[in-house]
Amino acid sequence: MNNRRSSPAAAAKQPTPSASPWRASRERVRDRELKREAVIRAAAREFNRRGYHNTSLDDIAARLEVTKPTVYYYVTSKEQLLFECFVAGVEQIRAAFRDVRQLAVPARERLNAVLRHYGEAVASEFGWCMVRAEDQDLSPAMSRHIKSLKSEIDHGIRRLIREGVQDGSIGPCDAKMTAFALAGALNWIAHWYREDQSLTGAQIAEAFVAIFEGGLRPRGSASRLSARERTRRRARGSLARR
Amino acid sequence: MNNRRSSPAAAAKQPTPSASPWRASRERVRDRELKREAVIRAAAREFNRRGYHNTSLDDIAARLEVTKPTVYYYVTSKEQLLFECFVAGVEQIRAAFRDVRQLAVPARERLNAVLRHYGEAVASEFGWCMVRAEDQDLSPAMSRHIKSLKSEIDHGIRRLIREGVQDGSIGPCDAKMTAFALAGALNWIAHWYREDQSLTGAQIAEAFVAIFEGGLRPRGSASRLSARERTRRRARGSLARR
DNA sequence: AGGGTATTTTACTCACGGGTAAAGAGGCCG
DNA sequence: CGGCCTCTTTACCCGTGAGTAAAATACCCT
Repeated sequence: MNNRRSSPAAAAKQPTPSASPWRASRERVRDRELKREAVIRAAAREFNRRGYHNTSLDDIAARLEVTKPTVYYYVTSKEQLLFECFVAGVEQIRAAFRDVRQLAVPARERLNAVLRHYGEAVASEFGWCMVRAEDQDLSPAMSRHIKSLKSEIDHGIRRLIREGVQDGSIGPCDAKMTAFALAGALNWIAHWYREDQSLTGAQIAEAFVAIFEGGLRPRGSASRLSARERTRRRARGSLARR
Repeated sequence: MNNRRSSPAAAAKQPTPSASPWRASRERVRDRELKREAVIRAAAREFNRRGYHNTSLDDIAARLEVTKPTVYYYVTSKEQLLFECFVAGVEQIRAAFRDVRQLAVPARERLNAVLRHYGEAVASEFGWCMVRAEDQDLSPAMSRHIKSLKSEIDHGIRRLIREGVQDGSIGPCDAKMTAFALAGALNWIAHWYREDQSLTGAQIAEAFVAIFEGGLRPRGSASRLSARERTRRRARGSLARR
């Protein structure tokens, strides 16, 4: 019961012993911020593991080896905690859009870069909060805020698609539907990534992009098998029935 | 307070007045089943609207204009309610797999047929329960059951993809990743369909299949614009900056 | 050294909602 | 008619978990 502190935050406290008198208070502020972030990350991880409603603030506090009111010292409500996790995840994606805006490459490549970061974000600890959290769990105000952020990203993707179609790097397609399909495939990572971490988020995004770009229909080499051959292989449960 | 019954179930009661003495009890059983289904559908709709945890059994009961214990007369727990909704949704997809097994067409077309039904199922009232319900909300036994059903579907899709690659109707690809991408895109429908019902589930699936099949890279006509042209259009935030 | 501030704890409150016991209401059948 | 089975209600119980008040501790600065 009394294996208290002696832990990370305390250890990282005296960087320069002989510092200005103001140093301490600055350290203090920085410390507070770090702790606040730790709270949010812990919440994200716990939400990710057990879902929002199955995670109590006591759980989160326990995970940090503190008590519930300590958590409330850093955030005002559980709802806000979820909100912050959401924003943390989304921010990664928004950053990707900003970065990519500089690049002087065809829109398809800019899109790919965004999607790679998107995949990383969804596979991150904040992925669950971004993707699986229900807006019904938040106050109308926060819910609206989140919806607008999501919408911003959606429209960002659509725009890149449209630009790609215009500059010829993407074949003609319905931007809205294509954006939904892309985002869906990537968002879904948050549902299965916990179970299967054999690839990083970026690698998964890469693989998905390859699938989307190439398309499933056999390319160029006009379908190695003839149409006749194709149907012969079937015609009533033949191979691979196991 | 007493605008009670006089409603659908009661109305549909005397089909053939002059029936066998046993008829009544059979009617009774049928009635009970209908009511049970109504309970499950109501639950699905409510879960869909407000999420599992934000829906109380009182809500569901109220929606049916009965009281909570009545609901408990038909199901044993809230958990079971969620489970049944899930199964109801998944069953549609399993049926699609069964149907399609008969068809003597290339695997790609069988896959498409499955995906169309898949999209319908996800856009149905049970879509939310299938896709967004968290297995942490269920007992380990039910959770395992659900996981196995999900896995069955996943592997069904993978198999169709592999068969497609073999019979040449699908270009070479990683079956697992492709299945994830397809399922993800379709599952995601459950997240946005509520807001935008301009298309049916089947139409969305159709559109997605077209995107996946064709691929985003410009086809055949070797990219209408030259590579030079492509980059010229960019090179620092030109058009469509709004 | 000691007042003051920042942080964390102990010890609560309280509403909500899942679940149940037991009493009615509505027939069906003898 | 009167007992019996089916279905529904009223009236509860009780655990859980969000959120808080107020005391305690740690830490800084003069």
